[in-house]
Formats: sequence, C-alpha cells, structure tokens
Amino acid sequence: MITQKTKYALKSLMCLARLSEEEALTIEEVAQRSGAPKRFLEHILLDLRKAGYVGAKRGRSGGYFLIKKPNTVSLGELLQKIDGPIAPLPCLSRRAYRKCDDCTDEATCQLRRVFGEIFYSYLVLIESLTLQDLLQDTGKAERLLAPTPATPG
Amino acid sequence: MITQKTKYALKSLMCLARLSEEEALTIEEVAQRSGAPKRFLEHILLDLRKAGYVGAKRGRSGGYFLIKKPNTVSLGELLQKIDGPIAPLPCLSRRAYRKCDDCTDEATCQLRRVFGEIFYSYLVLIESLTLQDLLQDTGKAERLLAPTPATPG
DNA sequence: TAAAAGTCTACTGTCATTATCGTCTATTAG
DNA sequence: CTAATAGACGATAATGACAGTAGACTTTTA
Repeated sequence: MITQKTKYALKSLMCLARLSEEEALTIEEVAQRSGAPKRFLEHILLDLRKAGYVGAKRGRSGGYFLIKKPNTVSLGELLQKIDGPIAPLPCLSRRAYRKCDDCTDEATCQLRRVFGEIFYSYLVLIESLTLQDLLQDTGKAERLLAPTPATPG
Repeated sequence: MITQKTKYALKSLMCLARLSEEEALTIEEVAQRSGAPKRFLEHILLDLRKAGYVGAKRGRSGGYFLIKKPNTVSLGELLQKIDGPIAPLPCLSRRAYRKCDDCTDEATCQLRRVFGEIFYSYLVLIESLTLQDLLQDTGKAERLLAPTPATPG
C-alpha cells in the first residue's frame, strides 16, 4: 500500500509539472488540486524541496514550481525519497541495509532469494517509469505489459 | 516491507513442507526452526489452519503438518491470506475494493493507472511462484529474470 | 512596512504490528 | 480413568508508523 503522503506528493508533482515555465502555485492552490490538507502539504512540499525536485519562491506572488524535467525523474527515485526504503526485507535494501533479526545465514536464506528476485523485477519497472509517464494518458508500462492491465487484484 | 508475521508463516510452511508423509511437528519444534515466538506462532498456525494450508493433530504425539502440495500453493495466494490485501491502492484491490478518499474520478486517475500496471506485473510474478519455489535453491524467478538479481536495491 | 508566503519544530490521535497471558478444550498413552 | 500433552482462542499491551494540526518564525515584495 502506498502511503497517503506519497499519493499527495505525486499528485502535487503532477500539478507542478503541468505548469508552463516561470509559473508557480501557492500551497493553497496545490492543496486544492491535489486534495491534500494544506498544513500536511507543507511537510510534503518541504521534503520535495529538500530532495531537489521543487523550488519555492517566497513573498507575494510566490509559490512552488518544478525544478527537474518530468522525464528525468524516475518513479523509483521518488518513492524512495518520499517514503524511505522500499525493499520487502531490510536485508535487501541498498541504502538502509539491515540484517533480519531472525536470520542465521543470509547467503542461504530462501526468503531473501525469492523476495530479492521479486523486488528486482519491481525495481526495474519503477526505475523505468518517470513523472512524465504519470502525466500521459497512455504510459510506458502499458506498452510493456500484458494486454489486460485493468483492475487485476 | 513484508511483515514479521508473513516471514514466520512462510518459514513455518517451509519447515512443514520438508516433512515426509504422516510426519508432524509440534508448535515448539516449528517455533525453534522458524525462529518465531511460540505464543505468536500459535496465532499464525491457527490462521494457516483456517486457510486450509495446514492440519493439526491433537493429543500426545500430535503436531502440525502441511495439507496441500507445495507446488499447488502460490506465493500470491499465501501473501493475501496471511497479510490481507496487497494492492498498492485500495481502488486496485479485487477482494477489498474501496474508493480512494480523495479520488474524484477513477477512470481518469493516473495514479490508479500507473500503479495498476505495476501491481499487475507484480501479481503475475507472485502468482507464478509457489511454496515449492521457496524450497529450491534455484527457483523459477531466477530463470525468468535478468542475470544479476542479487542485492539489487 | 504590513501582508503574503514559506520554514521549521513540536505535538497528538489513530491504527497496525507484534507480541504475551490466561484459560479452555480436545486427545491419548498408560 | 486420568494426567500429561497439545491446540484454540479471546483479551490485552507495548511499540512505532502514519496522518494531520498548531504555533511561532523568517523571508520577500507590493
């Protein structure tokens, strides 16, 4: 389950990505368009600013705007920045590696092996998708995948 | 992140799957082999019993044993039974469908579309894997995937 | 120079996870 | 029969993540 925070963040980025150059949106406007509570959105936009995705212009007629080009921001990168480690097991995370409490031998751990494989295929997919793909009606993944992707599980 | 409960459950099932016919393990033994606290494992094995995966024999020399054949139990099925809905968005779950609180139109929701595609490819993979694949040193996924699946992210 | 707008820290309520405990029931070896 | 073994199950608690709120402060600019 992706968190509410991630949903708000992605929606906000999509709003900002649709702006023309030199345009900016106030928090109030982003909140309305993304459906996020304004005070909660403050935190989210602050994170996105620190992560280098958006810029903020202060003072009157200020607001937020996207810094990076939508097609250069991968979905995988975003999910990690917003929500932290995304690996299914702590022992599979590059950045936040941690031995599983109950693990005796990582090299022979079957769970690690199988979930590692699953995670790898997931990573490949989300790294190949970008913010740009979130803006288009028919995205990259649709072309790459099986014919009936709607409402599968 | 898969939950501790899921890890214990899968490890327990792997223990039971390695038994020969007419063999059974007491909770105590399963707890030792899986690393799970005995009292916690009670709940887990109870769930697995209710879900029809394991059987329990009472009385002296009783214990737990696997009912289904390992190659007939898909990993996807297991994950859903143990942890509940696994969809990244409530609106993408078949069994536990729920409209997103902040969603105005599902048909045009880009998040739903993109995460639906990601979820679909994930489902295809975990449905194709079985308990049997958790027992083998070289599993199905390894053959299906890219050459360097170890420690990816 | 005051209004508009962003920054930052701290706090709170809710919920899922991860157990633990006590008690009850069923089975069976002897 | 019955004591020992083993499972069933509801109640409860500790912990931490998530979601959101509040207040005070700083910066910018019309």
